[in-house]
Amino acid sequence: MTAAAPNFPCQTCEVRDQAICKALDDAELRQLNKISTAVKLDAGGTVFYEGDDSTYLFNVVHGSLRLSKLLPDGRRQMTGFLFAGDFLGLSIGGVYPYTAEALAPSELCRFERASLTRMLDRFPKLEHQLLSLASNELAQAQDHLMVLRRKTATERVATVLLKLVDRIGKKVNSSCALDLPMTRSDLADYTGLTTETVSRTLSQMKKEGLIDTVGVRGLHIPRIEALAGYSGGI
Amino acid sequence: MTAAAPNFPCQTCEVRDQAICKALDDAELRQLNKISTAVKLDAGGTVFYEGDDSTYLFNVVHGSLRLSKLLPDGRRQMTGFLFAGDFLGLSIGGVYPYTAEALAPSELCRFERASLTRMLDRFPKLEHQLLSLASNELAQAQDHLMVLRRKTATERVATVLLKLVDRIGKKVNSSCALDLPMTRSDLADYTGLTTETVSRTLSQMKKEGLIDTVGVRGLHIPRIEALAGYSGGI
DNA sequence: CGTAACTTTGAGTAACATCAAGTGGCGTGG
DNA sequence: CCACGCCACTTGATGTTACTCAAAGTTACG
Repeated sequence: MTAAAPNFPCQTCEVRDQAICKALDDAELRQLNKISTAVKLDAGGTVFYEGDDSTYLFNVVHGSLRLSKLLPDGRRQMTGFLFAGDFLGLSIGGVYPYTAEALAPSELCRFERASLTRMLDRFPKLEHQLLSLASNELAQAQDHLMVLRRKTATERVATVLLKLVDRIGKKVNSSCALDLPMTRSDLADYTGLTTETVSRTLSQMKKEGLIDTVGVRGLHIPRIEALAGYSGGI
Repeated sequence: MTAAAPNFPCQTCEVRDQAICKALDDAELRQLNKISTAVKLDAGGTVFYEGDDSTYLFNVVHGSLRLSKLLPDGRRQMTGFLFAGDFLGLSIGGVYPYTAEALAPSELCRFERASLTRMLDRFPKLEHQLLSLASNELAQAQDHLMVLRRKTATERVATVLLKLVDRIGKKVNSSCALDLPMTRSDLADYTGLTTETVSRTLSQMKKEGLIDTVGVRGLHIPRIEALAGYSGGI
């Protein structure tokens, strides 16, 4: 937070080496810094709604978000969870294709679309980076398709747990501690199941010794490979 | 196929104004032409397999493709159908994330990845175009998520039919003729149903006067809005 | 400490899958 | 030209998974 001289906020950012910024050197980062604004959100806060004009793009600096879409009749499908380092806001036809909300208190780095577009012209590396991010997001969405339709309830829950372990788990050898930032209902909307089925599935996994619960949000996975054996691959 | 002078193949391409090429003017297109190769495929032919090194990128000039992924145990999920003007080959980690096969005799325009990347550096417009294509593909994948998990069998089938009408239907006012390039089994893999359920659903729709069949592959939809009413939105 | 939101558990059911015939179209070879 | 066989498709009977509805148990928080 030192104001003057050669230092500037982006330089000390905790996701400096994960987010799109990693494509840039310090001098370039300084330029990017000028067009970015820090945004803080409480748990449950909305970043933007599906259908809003996509005026801004964001980087997740800290915390966790959920992305979801609604059918006209109110049915909800989550399309993803986002954590530190993730990018969001790519749009189609100028509007956001999903709603983004904070699951926990979060901090985002906000760019005005127009300004960022100008940056893209100046730093092609940044556009390359964005393209590869988009490709990645696409691959994730397609993997998720598999989860949603070609897997049983147990496989779906195992799959999402493994994904969360990767992003926010604290691994020790092959065991892992996990602090879920989302509700059972979020997990249900993500896996395409109901809260009841998610709950039943977790209970069953607990009974079989695949997982241990610590309160409602805490999770301990004694042997990750064992859980992976139930995930049906991918 | 005139070799010399101001003419060149790309100029007369049937998808000149739909594919990524539309970002380029004639002079630039001439450059792109130099790195592109025409590829013809028979029905059932494979463009590439999931996991192959992604050496090439493609534009669909003519025909129809199906994209699919496999789970380790052999379960298959289609991630999309592609038609004239569509782009394919964006990869993650250097390998194709899905298998692409021709449903009908098709013609593709092939670019070597390395050459295309060099073109991207020279024509930023092209990279913009690619990014927006990727965003689009992403949005489609996310829409498909909704179809797969939050919809009933009837809604799923109605949704895919409407999508096909948009891409390859011959509309006359609010009625439409459709020549399906894919089998029931492809539709099943795409909607996450079984062939039997797809077949039953189509029979039911026929009984209710929502559709008419002309042989097995031919379809006539007397009132598109009526079908749309069964699609559950999106 | 009480209320509201979330979670778990149970019983019954609906929707779709699975298994099993049977039909129809099309190309091949006699 | 017809018979045969193959493949895709259709239809029916049965089975299973996860949903729905209902209620009780927990947790978070004012």
